[in-house]
Amino acid sequence: MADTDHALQPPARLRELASWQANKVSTLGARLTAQRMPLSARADFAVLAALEEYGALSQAEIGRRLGLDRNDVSGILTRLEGGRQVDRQADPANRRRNVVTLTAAGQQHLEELQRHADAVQAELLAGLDAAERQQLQSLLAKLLDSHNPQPA
Amino acid sequence: MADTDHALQPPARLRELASWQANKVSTLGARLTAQRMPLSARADFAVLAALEEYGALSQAEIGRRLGLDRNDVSGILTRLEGGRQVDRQADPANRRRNVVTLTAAGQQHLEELQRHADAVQAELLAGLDAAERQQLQSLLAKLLDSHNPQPA
DNA sequence: GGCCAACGTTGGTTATCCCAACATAGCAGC
DNA sequence: GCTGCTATGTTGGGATAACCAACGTTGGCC
Repeated sequence: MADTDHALQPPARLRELASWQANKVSTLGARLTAQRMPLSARADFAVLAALEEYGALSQAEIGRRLGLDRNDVSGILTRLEGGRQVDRQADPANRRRNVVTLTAAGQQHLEELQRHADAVQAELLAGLDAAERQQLQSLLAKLLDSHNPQPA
Repeated sequence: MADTDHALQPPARLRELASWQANKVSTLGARLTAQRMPLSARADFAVLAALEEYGALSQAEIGRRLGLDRNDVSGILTRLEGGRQVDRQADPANRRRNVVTLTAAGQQHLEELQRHADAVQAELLAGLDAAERQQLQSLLAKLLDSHNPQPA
């Protein structure tokens, strides 16, 4: 009912804040995601996707590409390594670093997670038409690019 | 340097996900906010703003308007009540409910938090021009409106 | 009066983001 | 070669938000 829809509106001071709006969209995305897979799989997906696109990476570089704290990267890789989805080895050329690579099982899991991600995206953006989706994502990308990620 | 800027790009599979983009924008907003005030003040701001705009509200209604879990609302109000920024009393008409009202100190704190929020917003959106900001917020609002908040 | 729903509280978990400190390794400058 | 600095990864932790379950009280309906 229109009346009840209106009654539940947040205050204008919040509606005008892009950070609040983005947070709510993010929370919606998380809620839709949780219906399909454990929430921790989002971090897994990010790491697996980076390895697929860029090939072997150091942990530090994974962190820089994904905007993640390096000890969070360490924990994510421990989990993925335990599930045989990545392999990590000390870099012989520079023993401060680990080289992380995607395994075949990891690639398969990435494809499965991508299907979930696509379903979430479709449901999340269902209220926008194709041009609006394109425009929203383009503006979000522009905003993010204007704040370059800092190395961890 | 352009070369290093390009090198730090996240993978395409992430860049295409609006929920990932929204999460990153939200995290940026949090980071900028943390430079100005404790992060918990964001929740305070939301509650104070709702009370200012809609007058006395029950805890349940605060939760519905802000998309918050009702035991999180309880905790936030405990903190605000302790700081004398809100007042809460059992509703004589329906003793299942508390009626929550904004105090003068709460109104003052709201104004102070609004100044911080404005500064964060300006910095967050600095990379977009006025038309782009308007458009981004309009699209985010449309997306959010298409997913009506569920009562807690 | 029994049942169901609403409201608020208490007690908790999970995930993300962030900070600090430490050990090891690599490199440049002297 | 020694020193100082930076890079990398790990261990250990805290803060915040979002979420879940159970309980007690209250109100309304049949």
